Amino acid sequence: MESISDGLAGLYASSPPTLSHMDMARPPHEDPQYQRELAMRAAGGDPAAAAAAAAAPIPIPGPRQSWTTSLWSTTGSSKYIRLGTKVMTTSPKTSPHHRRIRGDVKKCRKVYGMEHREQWCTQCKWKKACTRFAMD
DNA sequence: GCTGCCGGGCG
DNA sequence: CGCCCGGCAGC
Ligand SMILES: [Zn+2]
Repeated sequence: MESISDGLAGLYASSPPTLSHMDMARPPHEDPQYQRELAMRAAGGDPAAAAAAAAAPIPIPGPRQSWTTSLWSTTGSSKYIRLGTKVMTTSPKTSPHHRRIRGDVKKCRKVYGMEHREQWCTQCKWKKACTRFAMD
């Protein structure tokens, strides 16, 4: 509840002087919410807010961005190049199935609800790894 | 039981 | 390529 606001405010308030992060991870990135945000933003009204809330009772947290800090920048040792034969030490068995530990049990599905499936993130719609609440 | 996700299938 | 479900694992 306030933790988010507080955390965000604190983050912005204590924003370091020089810090730019412009790299992204591998998962796709899209924010269909922008449309929603814009739509609800355009409304700008009390009754409008209520209506918007009715349509989407979720305030929406934000896109994503967690990577604490990758410290694999220094010690830039050269990398090895692998080519030719491939490595297959382990058996050719398929993956042991799911392996992702659950961190936050609050994704588009539970947050929005089955009745608002259209509002879920694309990945969630396809029953894939959520990209909006992603928690890499 | 539900959610969340991978693997797999279809246009 | 986008779209979706079966089925499993974790809670
Ligand atoms: Zn999602």
